[in-house]
Amino acid sequence: MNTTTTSHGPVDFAAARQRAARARSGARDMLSSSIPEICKLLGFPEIHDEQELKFQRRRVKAGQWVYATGESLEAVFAIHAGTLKTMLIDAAGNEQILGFPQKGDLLGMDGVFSGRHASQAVALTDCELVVLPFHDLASMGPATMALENWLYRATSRELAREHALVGLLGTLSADARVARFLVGLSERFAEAGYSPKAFHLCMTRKDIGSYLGLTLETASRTLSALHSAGLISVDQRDVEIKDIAALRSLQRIGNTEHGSARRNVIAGAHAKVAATSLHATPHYAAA
Amino acid sequence: MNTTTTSHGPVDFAAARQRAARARSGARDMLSSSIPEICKLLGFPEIHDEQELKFQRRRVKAGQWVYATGESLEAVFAIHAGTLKTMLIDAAGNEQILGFPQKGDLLGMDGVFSGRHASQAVALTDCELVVLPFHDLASMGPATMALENWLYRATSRELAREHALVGLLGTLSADARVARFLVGLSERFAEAGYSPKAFHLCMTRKDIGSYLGLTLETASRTLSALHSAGLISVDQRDVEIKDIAALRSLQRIGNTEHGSARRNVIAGAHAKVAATSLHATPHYAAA
DNA sequence: CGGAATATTGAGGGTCATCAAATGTCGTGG
DNA sequence: CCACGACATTTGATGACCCTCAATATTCCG
Repeated sequence: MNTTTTSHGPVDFAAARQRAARARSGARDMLSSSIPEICKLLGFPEIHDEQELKFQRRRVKAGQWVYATGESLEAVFAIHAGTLKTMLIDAAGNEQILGFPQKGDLLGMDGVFSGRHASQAVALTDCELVVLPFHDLASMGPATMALENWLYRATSRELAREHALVGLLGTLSADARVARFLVGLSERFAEAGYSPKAFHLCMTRKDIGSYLGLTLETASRTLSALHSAGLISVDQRDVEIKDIAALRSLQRIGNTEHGSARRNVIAGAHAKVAATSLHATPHYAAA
Repeated sequence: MNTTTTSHGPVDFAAARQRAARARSGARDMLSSSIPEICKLLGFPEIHDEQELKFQRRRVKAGQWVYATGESLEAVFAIHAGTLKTMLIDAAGNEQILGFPQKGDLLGMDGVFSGRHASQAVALTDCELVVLPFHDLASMGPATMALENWLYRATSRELAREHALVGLLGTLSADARVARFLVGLSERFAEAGYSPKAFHLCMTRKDIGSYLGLTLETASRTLSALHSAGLISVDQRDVEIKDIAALRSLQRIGNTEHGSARRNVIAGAHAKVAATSLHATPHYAAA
């Protein structure tokens, strides 16, 4: 069923992972971060720190949680390496994935108001987090006060991002959601200095589905469909993006469009696969 | 009650500035708020203000907008009276409603990071907003610095609320979404000192649908279904809640449950209407 | 009164959830 | 090393739920 996984673009995922591992271990001794380093990591303007304060790092192994809902908020975290997932767990035990924060993201700000964590954070890969003790920050000096201010501003950025997610869940079709997910991931990897074309999904289909408001089956099916359409190549969790432009055009097509409009997008962008467009539904052959 | 309908005329900035000028010059009408008043309004701990600073208010008529996406962020707003809607507008002109902020809510914090408004805010009723000039706040004195800090913390609260909305859109059935919407509205009205049992919807079915990730027809149908089921009474925009317990139980039933499970909830809570449960789909008669 | 916006209700079809089964992957222990 | 079980993924069949299109009713306002 699947076309050959990595035949077209010679992408060596194993090698990529090894490089990533070396990069991580190379930073093994850097168990603290200065304020300028943190600013660079989080995308803030540089703050000069005369005291040259250092913040500790915390390592979290894949599968471990960083904090759980309701826990007293002792600190927030700047992600220095690795990928996490944040989620809500309702009374029935159902998970709702809120996001997959990565390097350069801020973790835990949603609990600042109440003083207790409002969500749950679990490491999907081994992670390295910079611990920012929220209570003490304002009292440590002028540089930390400025940092605190920027942490707050970053919360505003998170809020804007969350708005985008709401828009995504509210109006887009399954194909558009998955396309947006992939494009977003690609951009995030590019920002973090990794390849935007080929990467490893460190989350399960279930997680992807929950994040996008879909079932795991639909997430899987849609990835397969994008594969057959030639826009991406998927083998388990390894993804290679083959046609980012087509993915981008898919992002905006909501399910409020006329029935098969979004199939036309695929067919138009990739005429060669028009006969078997998304989801192998050859209702018609686009001439 | 009131709600002069949304006549989406262009904003009269000149008039707004005139009103603001009046507020500055003469404090004889109730057009300003002290810091302790603002704290009480927003649910913050009281801040003592030796300078007894006053912040001007701004009146916005139903249908006018407060700010639009991309505008430079001059101030944020604390809602003193009235109801607004905040929304995103995508490239195709489609609206995505983000929320219906009311008395006690904070407006505009999503633009703080970038310095430009990330969304759009429109008054649904005549509103009275306290203008909090964000740039100058830190420099006006110790009390305003404390206030700024709490404004930031409130952003964290908004973030947590947004998370809840994501959960809502991701997994719940149309019935559950509308039920949650009504319960939330009821609680908000109770907090604001109004009746939690009977209230007026100041937004259209289209707005409700957009907010909940549904079409306006589905929103209308679901309200009608809740009416026939006896959980509420609806007449156009006037709503009376008749069985808040049943509504609460509906909130948690996602569309991931077995096909007709949520109908059982209705039937169970209101046996008398079991034969014609929600959406008049009498597939079976609950024993 | 009449036109525009809003709301209700109906019919029909598409998308995606559900149920089900097979395959692939990985860690553990025989 | 391979067998085994737990889990993740893929794929198929079915139909419920909700979106789309359409017509009508109601309200609001000039």
